[in-house]
Amino acid sequence: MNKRMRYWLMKSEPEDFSIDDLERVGTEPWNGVRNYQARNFMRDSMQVGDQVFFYHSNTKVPGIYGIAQVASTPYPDETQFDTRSKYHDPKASREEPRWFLVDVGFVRKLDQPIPLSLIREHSEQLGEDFALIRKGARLSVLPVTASQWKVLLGLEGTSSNE
DNA sequence: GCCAACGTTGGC
DNA sequence: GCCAACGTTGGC
Repeated sequence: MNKRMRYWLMKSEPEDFSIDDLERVGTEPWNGVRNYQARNFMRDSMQVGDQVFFYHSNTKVPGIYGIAQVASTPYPDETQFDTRSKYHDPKASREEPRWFLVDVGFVRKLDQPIPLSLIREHSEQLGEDFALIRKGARLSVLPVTASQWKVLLGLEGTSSNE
């Protein structure tokens, strides 16, 4: 029953929650995702142990800053029920939750972050349809193929340009 | 079911 | 801070 390992990329604004925060807490529920496609990946496709690129968005140097892993099976996002949360969803109920998440566990920080600019330079190897670099793509949780994972990991420590 | 208006994401 | 691209909402 050993299912093939899957790979993902998950974005977070470091002001909000960074790889350093994840290192500190160890494991964190990936709450606040309010996009159906992203939710579906977590709810329907993620398996405990899947490897995750931890991506910092909306920051000076956007890019991959660390590795995490899926640390739980999917379950409802508590913040959707919390009227005081900015993630509260009035249309969600405990009987019929709308938003699901997984716990994400810290694996390691990268020695050198892999900036988006460097990732773009390798778009040919990664494929034009890679959701991270596809034009206008804003998905915050997206699948990474095994070969893309390898290419991206290979960029660790590569210096973009001096 | 169309689509304009609005809100959000996220790079720059 | 700007704004392009996209998703969602709601009137009709």
